[in-house]
Amino acid sequence: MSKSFYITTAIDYLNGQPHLGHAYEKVITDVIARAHRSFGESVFFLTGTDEHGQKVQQAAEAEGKTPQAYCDELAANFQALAKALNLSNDDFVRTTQPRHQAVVAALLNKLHAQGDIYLAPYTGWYSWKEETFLTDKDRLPDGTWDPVWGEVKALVEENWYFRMGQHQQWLIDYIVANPSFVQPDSRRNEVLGFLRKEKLDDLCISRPKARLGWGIPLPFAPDYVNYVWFDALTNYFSVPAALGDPVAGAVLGDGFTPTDRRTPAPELWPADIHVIGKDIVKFHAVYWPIMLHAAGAPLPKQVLAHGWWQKDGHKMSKTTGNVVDPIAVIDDWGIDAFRFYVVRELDIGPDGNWTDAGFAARYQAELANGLGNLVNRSLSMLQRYRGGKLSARSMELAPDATSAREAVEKNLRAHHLQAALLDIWALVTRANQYVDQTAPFKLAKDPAQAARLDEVLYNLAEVCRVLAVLLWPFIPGTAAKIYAQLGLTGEPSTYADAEWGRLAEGHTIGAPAPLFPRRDTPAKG
RNA sequence: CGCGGGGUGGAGCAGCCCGGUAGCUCGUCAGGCUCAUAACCUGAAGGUCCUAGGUUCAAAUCCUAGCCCCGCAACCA
Repeated sequence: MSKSFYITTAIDYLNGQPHLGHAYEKVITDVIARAHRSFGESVFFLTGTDEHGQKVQQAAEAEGKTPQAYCDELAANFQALAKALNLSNDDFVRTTQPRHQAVVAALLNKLHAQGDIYLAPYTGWYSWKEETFLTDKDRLPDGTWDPVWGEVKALVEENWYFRMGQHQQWLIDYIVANPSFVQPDSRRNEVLGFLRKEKLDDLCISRPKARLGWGIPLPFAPDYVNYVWFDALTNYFSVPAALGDPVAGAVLGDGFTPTDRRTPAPELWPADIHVIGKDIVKFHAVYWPIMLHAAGAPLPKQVLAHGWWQKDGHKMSKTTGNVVDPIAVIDDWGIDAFRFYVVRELDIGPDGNWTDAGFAARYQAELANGLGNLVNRSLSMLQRYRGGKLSARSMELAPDATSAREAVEKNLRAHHLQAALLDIWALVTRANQYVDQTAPFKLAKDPAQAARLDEVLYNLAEVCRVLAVLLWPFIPGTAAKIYAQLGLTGEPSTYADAEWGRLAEGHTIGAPAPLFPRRDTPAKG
């Protein structure tokens, strides 16, 4: 067995319901994962939830629940989202799972034994009411504390620190030497700028249990729990380790026993891509590589940061109510319309703008009138004129299909998902032009043109088949429908099948049906 | 001097990294077709590619300065 292509999303913090940002990140990750599967690679796609910390504990208390019960309910929503998005994830990690906690403990133990973790006093301003430390940035302009904090007093607290600062120059050198480690380049520049300008402090990784109970206990200091990023970031590593990954296992040493071993154990580490939002670039491009470097683990090959969505040109906010509920959109328009829109509208990197009118326009123009109508008219003519049976073969559209196939593959490998969709739609347009130019509906009226009609119908059916293969990473449900309407068994999930000419002479297709019904009532809002 | 993103025909975007006919969707106008989900195809009008300099044979694309808009620092990807 050889190493799999291992790709992850960020894990979602359980302090609210899933929203568009969560859904977007998962969809683009799924498209990349499916693309690599389609190329014939073994792929492991991980997503999950981040469940520890003060906010979860407080939210659970506010609802009168145990933190675990609270997390179980919310995590179920995120798992339901993954299903609704038709994700091809191979696992779903929750940081409250014992298999994850065991790896976090093992990693902390190793770093502690090496002397990379030390105890030191922390002095700060503490709000007893909100049970949190404040910094000078939390002060009001006049220097006083906002009354919401209640009584604020200086407090000294011992905590555990991870020796991060000493690796600053190493990390700068690493990022300079590996330009693809942080992508896109604008984010890479941001990280380098930060690293060169600011001094990197050691990272506080603990909270006293007396103050925060909801976390993974430090194995060498049971009065403390691990705090925040150390726990969360480790999920990418803990799942491979728990499943028996040999590289991860070697890092943790002989004392570690995988608690969720699969047979055969998948070979996952190092991860190929961490897909994340632009807000957490620093944690993934600074903290995480230093943690791994200190532990002697290979680094992930790439941190790929995407932008944020706005709604109608404004920041989405629960308070103003201009939010997009992905589940509601999926219920209304279907999962493939949702997947298509977010990938087509926004390339990975920049910020995007969701508009309901834009969604409806793309649905109508590109999915219904473009792709859907092409497949429907093509298969309807074959059904009507030839009883659904292919009576010839032809290479006429092969050059167009081949150049599309090559362009799409190139863009998929570079994670240019939006560009890949444009390539696919160029083929859709070409095929619609072909119908007009060859006019099979006229050929059908002239018995002398029967052979020509057979050729044209073959080209149309075959281009639909190729399109199904190219579309599969993006809109797998629709791709499968096209295959089914073509009377093909199996899934269009193998990129090599996009080669021209796989439909056999004599093959009989199934019944055509609209893929994306027109919606003549414009969406409100 | 906090950090970042953006300013391309009426609207929304791609192109910028690797300079060389300004492309896509919608909208408008005219024509064609009738297989198809009143879908499809063709053509036209419409752009000082924010501004000013610079580099170059050549700049939307590279460099410099400036103007404007928007995010982040506050539950959120």
